[in-house]
Amino acid sequence: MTKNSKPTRPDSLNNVSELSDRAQSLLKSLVEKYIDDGQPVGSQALSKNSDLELSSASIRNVLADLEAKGLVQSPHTSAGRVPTDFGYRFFVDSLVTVNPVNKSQAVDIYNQIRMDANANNIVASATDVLSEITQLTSVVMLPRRKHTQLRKIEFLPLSQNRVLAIIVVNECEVENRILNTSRDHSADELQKVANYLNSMFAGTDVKTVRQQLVTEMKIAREEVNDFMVTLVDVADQLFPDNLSTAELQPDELLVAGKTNLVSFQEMADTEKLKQLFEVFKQKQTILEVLDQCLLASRMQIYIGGESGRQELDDCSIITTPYEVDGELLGVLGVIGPTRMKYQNIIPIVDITAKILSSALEFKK
Amino acid sequence: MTKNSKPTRPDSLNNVSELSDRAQSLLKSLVEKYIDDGQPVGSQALSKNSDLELSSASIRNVLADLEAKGLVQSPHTSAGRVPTDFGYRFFVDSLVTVNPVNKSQAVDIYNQIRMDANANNIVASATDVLSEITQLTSVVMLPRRKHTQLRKIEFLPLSQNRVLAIIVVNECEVENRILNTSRDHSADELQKVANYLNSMFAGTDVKTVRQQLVTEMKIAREEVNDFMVTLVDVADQLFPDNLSTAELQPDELLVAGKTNLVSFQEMADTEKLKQLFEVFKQKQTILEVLDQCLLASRMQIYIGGESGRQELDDCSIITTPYEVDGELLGVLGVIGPTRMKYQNIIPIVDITAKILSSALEFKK
DNA sequence: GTTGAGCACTCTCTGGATGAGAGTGCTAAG
DNA sequence: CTTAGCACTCTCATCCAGAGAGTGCTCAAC
Repeated sequence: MTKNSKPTRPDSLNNVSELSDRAQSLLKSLVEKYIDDGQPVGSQALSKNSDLELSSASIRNVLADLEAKGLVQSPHTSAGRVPTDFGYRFFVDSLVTVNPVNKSQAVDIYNQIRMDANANNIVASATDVLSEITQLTSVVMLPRRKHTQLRKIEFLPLSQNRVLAIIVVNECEVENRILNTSRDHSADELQKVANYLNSMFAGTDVKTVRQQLVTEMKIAREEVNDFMVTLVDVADQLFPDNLSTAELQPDELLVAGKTNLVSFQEMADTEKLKQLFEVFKQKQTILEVLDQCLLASRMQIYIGGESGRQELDDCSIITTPYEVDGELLGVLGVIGPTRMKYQNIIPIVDITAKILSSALEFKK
Repeated sequence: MTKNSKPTRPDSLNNVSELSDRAQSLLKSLVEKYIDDGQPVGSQALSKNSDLELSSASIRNVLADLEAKGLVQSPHTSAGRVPTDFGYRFFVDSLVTVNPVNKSQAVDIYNQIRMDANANNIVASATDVLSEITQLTSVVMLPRRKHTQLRKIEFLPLSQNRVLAIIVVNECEVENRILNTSRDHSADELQKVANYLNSMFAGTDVKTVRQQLVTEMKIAREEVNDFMVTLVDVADQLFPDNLSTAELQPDELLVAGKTNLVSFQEMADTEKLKQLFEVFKQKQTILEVLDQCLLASRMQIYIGGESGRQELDDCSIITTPYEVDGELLGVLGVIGPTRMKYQNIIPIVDITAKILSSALEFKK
């Protein structure tokens, strides 16, 4: 399991490397116990729980150290200790022993991902599966398509000036669109147009079809006839010229399992839940975080405030990119409370991304 | 706005018809005020609020009556009154003055419904719009298709034994499926099969294609060749023989805006929210309720316990069927707390169903 | 110097007591 | 029939005390 370096980090980082084995072991026990119970962990509990045979008094000394280093804190004097964001970070980077995904679970994930003629649907189903298994909220940034190769185009006349266009792009993604035409076109006319487009533009990038079409038409200017009218009519709607490639599509984000968050005690405050749901609705914040992961090209973990978004302060985000043929397509991940089972979640996110990648590849 | 008769009703129904004008007017004010504030309404508040010029003492007398008839109740001695389910029922049936949807709002709804080549997508987008406008959770039962007429079929060879099938059914609904074939088929072979299927079965109900295919093949038994192999190979997957028409598809339910429920004070209890989300996940309960509405063929309103599902006791459900060409296709509606703005929600559900119906019709 | 028992201290949480506030039902007079 | 007046009831916020949990510190033992 690969870990990652972090954007921001307390100054105390250097001190941490000096942590004694005992302190590390205790921190690990503490974090694991806290993740299990959600209750601040006291010295007595640790003395019973940890493998080290130490009295609570000795443990208290170590805990005071850990607190001084900013790895744990106590909500108040008479409560136990709770990991800080920084404590979780150290845990995830250096202490955690991940539970490897067993084979049957992996097969399970694979089987639950619904194969479909449309890549987006496959990704969407992977999102569902991930949220179902982790019982967290899962998010996916959909492929930004740089190249959309036209493969085949077909028309089907409907009633009254309406034409159904079926467009196959890339390997086998099908898109269906209804076109409103300026006048009725016969099946025959449409067939001719389809034949023309297929022969001329199969294999061309969709974005450039329009330009090439204009060029072609200048050459063949003489024959202004029904065929041309139909062609222009149809092509205008299929290949608009205002395709701005840079703009961030708001539809690029998929979210599944939002309602899973309701089960967490840290979300008992309805106001917090509401805020979080609002973040998912706005999409922008999440997209920015996912974008960072895409840039990093490998698993990223944002713990609590590390994402730099105040709304996500109590959440951790585990993301990892998925790819086809070595090309990064998008990012998939989960969002849950900072107190999540990193041991289990990290490998599940990892394997799901791999399975998704292979599913997308296989589809070809 | 049409109202509807109810499944269960308290015995006190008859008494209600004897309600004085004053009592009715006060009940109306009370329900409206409670819907606005969510606070139990006292006699003083009512005396200031209602159009009737009455002292709080007089109003107390009337309220005692209403309580005796089971229309209102007080949470405790020193709180005001709150409508009972039965009180809401009477309000909705006889007292409410609905706020008609203004034209611009209707146009707005119409514009937000995304046109698409697939009817299900249109319905899904209507669901989104409805939840967005009402700020409630909206649900839709998708069309149960009795007849699925094959219109056109087309194949596209992919790599290695995989074929993309594009099937147009009914008016213009496109479905894409990837088939795993027993061996590689050439584009030519596939074209022939497509031509054959199109010429033989265009206009036929998909469910009967298989049977007819068997019959046809018996007649043309002599020519067992590549063509036949391809045909059988492909048709087997496209038209399986185990289409049981009766079974309830779990995918028939769409839900949008679940997270809107978080905003309601009656859902402040996280446990309740969780339960409710569970109901949406199970789907079965909601589907049963929607089914009742489909049977009734017109707007149905279930208030609180009227739905007969304990999990929905604090919720009201407003549903109405949508249709194309007079044929009922499915049911659309909203679910929210019993204390919802019936005045506004009822007409919005109504108009959305109408707009959806016309959108589906127009698509043809 | 590391360990751990002992102890005073601090803080939260719970339950009971108290008083203010809101709304009621009843009575009696207009 | 209406309504002012009043005693009554119940909730809610506040306060207080005691129990419980966990800490830091000290000091003796190894």
